[in-house]
Amino acid sequence: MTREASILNAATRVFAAAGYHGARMRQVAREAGVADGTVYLYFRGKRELFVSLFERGLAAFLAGLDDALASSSPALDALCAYHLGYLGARYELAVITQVEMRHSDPELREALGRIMRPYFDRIEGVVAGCDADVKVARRMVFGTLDENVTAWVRSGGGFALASLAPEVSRLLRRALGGDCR
Amino acid sequence: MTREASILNAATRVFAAAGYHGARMRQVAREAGVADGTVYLYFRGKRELFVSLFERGLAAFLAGLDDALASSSPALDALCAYHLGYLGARYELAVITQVEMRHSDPELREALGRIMRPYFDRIEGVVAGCDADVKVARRMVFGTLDENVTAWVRSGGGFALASLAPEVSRLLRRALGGDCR
Amino acid sequence: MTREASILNAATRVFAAAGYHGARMRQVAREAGVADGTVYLYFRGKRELFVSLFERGLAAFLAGLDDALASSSPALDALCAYHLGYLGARYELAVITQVEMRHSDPELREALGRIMRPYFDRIEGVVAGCDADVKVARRMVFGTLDENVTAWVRSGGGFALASLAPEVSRLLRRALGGDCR
Amino acid sequence: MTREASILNAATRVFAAAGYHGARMRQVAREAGVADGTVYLYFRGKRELFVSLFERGLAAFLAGLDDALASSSPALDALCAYHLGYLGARYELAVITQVEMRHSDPELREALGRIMRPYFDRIEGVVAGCDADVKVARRMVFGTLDENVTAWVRSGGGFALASLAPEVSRLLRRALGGDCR
DNA sequence: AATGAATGAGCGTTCATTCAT
DNA sequence: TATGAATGAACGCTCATTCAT
Repeated sequence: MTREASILNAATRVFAAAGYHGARMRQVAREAGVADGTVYLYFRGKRELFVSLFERGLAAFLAGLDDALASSSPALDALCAYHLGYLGARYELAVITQVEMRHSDPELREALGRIMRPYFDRIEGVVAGCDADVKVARRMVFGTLDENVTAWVRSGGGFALASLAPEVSRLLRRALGGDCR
Repeated sequence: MTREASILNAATRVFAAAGYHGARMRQVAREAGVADGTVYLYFRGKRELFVSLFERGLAAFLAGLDDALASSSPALDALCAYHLGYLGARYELAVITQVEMRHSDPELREALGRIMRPYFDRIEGVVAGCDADVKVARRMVFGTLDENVTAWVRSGGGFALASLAPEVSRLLRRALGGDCR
Repeated sequence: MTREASILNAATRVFAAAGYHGARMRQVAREAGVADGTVYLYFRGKRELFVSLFERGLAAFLAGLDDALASSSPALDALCAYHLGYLGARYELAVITQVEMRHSDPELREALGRIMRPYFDRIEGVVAGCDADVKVARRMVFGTLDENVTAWVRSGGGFALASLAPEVSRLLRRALGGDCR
Repeated sequence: MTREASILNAATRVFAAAGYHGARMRQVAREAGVADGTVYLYFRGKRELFVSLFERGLAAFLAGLDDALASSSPALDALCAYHLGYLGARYELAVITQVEMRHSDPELREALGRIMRPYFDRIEGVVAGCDADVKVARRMVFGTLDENVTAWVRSGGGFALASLAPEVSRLLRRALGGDCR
C-alpha cells in the first residue's frame, strides 16, 4: 500500500470515529504509520485531506454506479440497491457521508457540494421523464436514501441497510409514477 | 424579553451564521448584551445552549404542527405544507437544522436525536395505515422534506420554500399509496 | 505592579536574553507570573508585545532627553552623555535596542523605524545649524553613539559605557564644526 | 560556476530578500538548482551557510580595501569612499550586512563579530595616530559609515550611497583632528 | 556526490469555562 | 444575579535536517 493510501485509510477511520473537528492530524499520522509532517507531503492540510477522502469515496461510488445502472433495471431500483448496498458495506464511509456532508465551514461545504454534483446529475438522469418535477424528484430520491442511511448509522449499523432497498425502491417507484423507467 | 430569551435569540443568530464550531460564546454574550459569564448562569455550556435552542425550536414547531394537522387534510399534505412553510419563514432555524443536526460530537448527536424523536413519531402517526413500512415511509417523508430544505438553504434562500409543498406532497401521497389518509 | 507592567518586565528580560525569534511567549507568561492566555489580553501578539516594549522604552528615553538637553550644554554633549548614560544603566534595554532594531521582518522593521523617528528628529534639531549636512550629521551622531553601545553590549557590559561620553562628544563636536552649539 | 558558488549566490539572494529567519533552506536549494540535501554537503547547516556568505563577502571587501587604501589618500577618505562605494554597488550584500549583523543568536553573533575583527583592525590602523581614543574613533568611523548604509537600505536604495562619501569623510576627518593622516 | 522523501520537535494563539468580586 | 479578567489545555502546521538509495 502506498503512503498516500495508508494516510487516506487512516484518515477514513479517524474522521469516521471523531468527526472532522474532533479528528487530530497527529492521530491520522500515527495510524498511518508516518510522521506528522509526512501527511502534509501528500495533502495540503486537514481540509484538503478530508475533501480528498470524500472525493475519492464518491468517485469510487460513481464508478460502480454506472455498471449497476447498466446491468439491472428499472434504473431506480438499481440505484437504490446500489446506494444502500454500497454504504451498507462501508460503515465508516457512511458515517463520514452522513455526519460531515452538511458542514458549517463554508469553503468545506462548497467543496463537498461540488463533489456531490455528479451524483445528483445521475439521479436526475434516472428520474427525468417521470411525471414529477425533476429537482423535487431528485431530492426525494436522494433524501429518502440518505435518511435511511442516517437511521442505519444512528443505530450503529444494527440492521442490514441493503435489506431496505426493495421497500425503498417500491415506494420511490410509486412516487414517480408508473411508467417513467 | 428575559435574559434567557436574549441569550437564546443571540445564540440563534450566532449559531446560524457561524455553525456550532465556528460560533463563539463571547459573541453570543455580546449580542445578548450580557457578560461572558452570565451565559453560564442560564446554560451549562456551549453544548447545552445549542441543545436548548434546538429543543425549543422543535417544541414551537411541534406546537403549531398539531393545529396544522387538525385543520387541514389530507394529513400528509398538511404536514408537508407546515414543514416547508415553517422553515421557509425561519431561515436561521433552517440553517441550524440542516447544518448541525447531523453532528459528529456523539453526545450532541445523541441529544439531537432524542429531541427529534417526537417529530418522527408524529410523522409515523401520519403514515401509519398506508401500504408501506412505517419506518421507511417516515424516513422517506422526513428525508424528502429535509433534502428540499437543504437545497433551499444551499441556494441561500433563493426561492420560496413553501411553494414546493404541492409537488412534494403529491409525490409523497403517491408513494404511500392511494388511500391511507 | 500591574499585570501589564509585569508582562512588559518579563518580556524585557526574555527578549533581551533570547532575541525576538528565540523568545517564547510561554516564558514571558511564566516570568510574568500569568497564564499563557493572559498575555494576549494585554497585547495582540508577540510582535505587538515587542513593539510596545520598544515604544515605551523610547518614550521614557525621550521624556528624560528633553530635561537633559535643557539643563546642560552644549546640547551635543548633553545628548551624548544622556544616550550613553541611559543605556549604560539599562543593559537589557541596550541589548534589545542593538540586537533587534534592524530586523528582517518588514512590518516589524517599519514599526521600529517609525518609533525611532522622534529621536532622529531631536538629533537633527541638535545638529541643525552646524557646518554639515544635517542628515549625514545626524547619522554620524547616532551611528557613533550606537556603535559604542554595540561594543559595550558585545563586551557583556564589561566597561562603563557612560565613561565614553566625554571622548565621544569631543570628537563629535569637532566633527560638526566649532561654533554650531 | 561550481555548485558551492551556485549555492552561495542563491543564499545571497534569499537571505537578502527574506532575512536570516525568513529564509528557507529549500528556496536556497531551489534557486541554486540543487536538491535540498545537497546544500548540506557543502555547508553544515543554515548558520554555517550564512556565516560563510558573510565571511566571503567581507574577505572580498577587504581584498579590495588594501588596494584602495594604497592608491589614494588621505586613508580615511579612501576608506569612506571604498566602504560606501562597495556596498552602494551591492545592495543585497548591504541588506545582509545591515539587517543581520547584529543578531540575537549568540553563536551566530559571536561568529559575525569574529569575522568583522579584521576590518575593525584596518580601521583602527587608519585612525591610529590621530588625536582620539583609537577605539572610540574606530567606532565613530564604522558607526557613521554603517548608519549611512542603513539609511540607504531603509530608503530602498533610493539615492546614490557613494555620493555621501565626500561629506562623510569631511566630517570624520574634522572629528579626528587635522593632521593624523 | 546527489537526491528528495521523510522526519518530528516545536510554538503562537484561541476560546470555553471559572471564580473572585 | 452579574461581571469580565484570568485561565491553560489543546492543535495544525512548518522547516531544518537526515539518510536510504
